[in-house]
Amino acid sequence: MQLQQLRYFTAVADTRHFTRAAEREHVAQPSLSQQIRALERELGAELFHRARGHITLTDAGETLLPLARRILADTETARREVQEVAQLRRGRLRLGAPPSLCASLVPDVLSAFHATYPGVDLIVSEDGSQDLVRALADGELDLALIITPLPGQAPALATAELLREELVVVSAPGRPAPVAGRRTRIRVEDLRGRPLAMFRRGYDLREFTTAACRAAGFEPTFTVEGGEMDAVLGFVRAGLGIAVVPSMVAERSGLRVTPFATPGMHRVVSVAHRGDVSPPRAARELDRILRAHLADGTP
Amino acid sequence: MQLQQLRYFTAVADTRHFTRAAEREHVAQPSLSQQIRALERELGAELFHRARGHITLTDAGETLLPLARRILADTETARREVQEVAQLRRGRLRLGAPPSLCASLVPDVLSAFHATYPGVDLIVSEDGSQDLVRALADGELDLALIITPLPGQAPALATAELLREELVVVSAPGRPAPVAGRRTRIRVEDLRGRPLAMFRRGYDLREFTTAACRAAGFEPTFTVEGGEMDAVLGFVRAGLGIAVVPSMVAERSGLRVTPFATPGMHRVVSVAHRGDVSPPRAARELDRILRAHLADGTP
DNA sequence: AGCAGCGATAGGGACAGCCTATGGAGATCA
DNA sequence: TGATCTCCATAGGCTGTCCCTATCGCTGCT
Repeated sequence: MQLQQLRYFTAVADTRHFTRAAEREHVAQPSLSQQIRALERELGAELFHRARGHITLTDAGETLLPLARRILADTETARREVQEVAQLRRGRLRLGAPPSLCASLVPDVLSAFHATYPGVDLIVSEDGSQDLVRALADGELDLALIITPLPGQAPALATAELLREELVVVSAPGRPAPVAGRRTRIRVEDLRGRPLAMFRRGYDLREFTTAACRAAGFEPTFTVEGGEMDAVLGFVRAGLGIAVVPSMVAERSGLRVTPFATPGMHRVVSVAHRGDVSPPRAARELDRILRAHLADGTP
Repeated sequence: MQLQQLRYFTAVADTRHFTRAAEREHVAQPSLSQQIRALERELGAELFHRARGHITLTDAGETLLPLARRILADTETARREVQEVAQLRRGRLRLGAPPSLCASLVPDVLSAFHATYPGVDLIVSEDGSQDLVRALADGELDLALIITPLPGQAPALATAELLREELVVVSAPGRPAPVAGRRTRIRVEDLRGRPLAMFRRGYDLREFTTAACRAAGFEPTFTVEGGEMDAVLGFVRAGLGIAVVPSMVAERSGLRVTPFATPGMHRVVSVAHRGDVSPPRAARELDRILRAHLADGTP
């Protein structure tokens, strides 16, 4: 049994005419007759009463017709659905990103992606890089933005550097600046003993900041800790302390921004996906939009 | 898109292995790879992530899989259903017959048919020959038993003589015999003035009997008329009159049977179906059983 | 009787699908 | 590190199948 044969069969059933059915199917009449014969032979039953000028379905033909129609309709559906998914008219994209990026880069990029591919469902997992890496490896995510380098060895991931993010100190505008005198830049050592508003455990920024302080020989001082990005910015705004955040976040916070002294503080954001399989088209497309967005917004 | 390709596709999806899928489908591995490639090319989307030793479905593949399974299942269903209908394991047979035959021959034959083909639904239309002929031509019946010759010209029917039925007179056992003296046979003329129990209009027997009386030069006398076969036999049993019925019916009625004098009264029963199309297999099979039953029961 | 319409049949050509042989990239192990 | 194995992709040849044109046979109409 072949789909072509079912198509010919329904054409004859519709037109009640071999010649006209052949025309409809853009095939010579003998070819169509032959295929119908082949189908009948395979099924072991005549499908049509071949009376002169009066082709009608046999019992077997009547039985086959609805199933043939359904099968053909399903093939059309299959073709369409696959192409819709392939062309990103439908689908799903599971993106992981650390909270700091979810508060800055991610919304803009996802907005652009959604404008281009409104049929694709977007699912964002906001988590620390290590958890994101695990989720990627477990197939729970299609793509993740992570902070590199990772402490341990990544389990079969493909990562590509995306951007170098500058870290800055934010403080409340009405309060004394975090550095005295004419200086407009801060050093890590200046954080010693300064009250910091700190993110909850799991934030890459928390690990990064404490690691930097320890490298400078002291343990950072927290006045309040445990909140998400917005909460920490709120703490700073309320004068509870200062905080180290990416410049991208700092710029849109409305807080006083103090960059670090040369060479500054940086962290590298990379795009990661499973290394053993190529990511879904939606993921590749998001990656493209990400890079376009960065190339466009930062020159 | 071809059914074979969908089969190969599901085989790979099931086994997550091209080589093993090829074995399962009894085909060389390159042939299967080629067909998958062809399917992917036609759909414009990769269906599998081809990672070493780790074949997984892409989004497009995940989308296609359930539809492919359904299509393949439908083809199997189609194959099975058509063959069941063709082999009379299922189906429908619409038989028309005049009431006199429905009271005698038809139940036995349908019983035999049903014993052989229990899956075939039997639908009986009990009606006069002329109505049956019309129903046949309109495609409402597959097969009909009719009394021949028909008065008018049959509209494109194929008829084949089935049996010659002898007509006899039935009367109530406790009543005087319809013929006096030593005679055991009756003539049509003897019906003149005799009270007859007569069938409702539409019965072939009614037309046949009145026609015979008229041919003998008199109009028959009805004491009661209008019932079906059983009712008429009941009237006779109750002594309301005598009746002309086929011998086959008379024999099982328990009434006194008086045959007609030589050459007797006969009518011819034929099997009819549409002449422009061959009847369904169920109808041909019933015809066979009919003839077998008659050859078996009357020697 | 002749003609037109329609489906079946015959015969030949092109192409598709299948085969075997082989290539090439990882994984495994000595 | 090199040898081997596994597994999928590619190449080339062959066969079967599908489609084509030409034609036949039958039926119904003029």
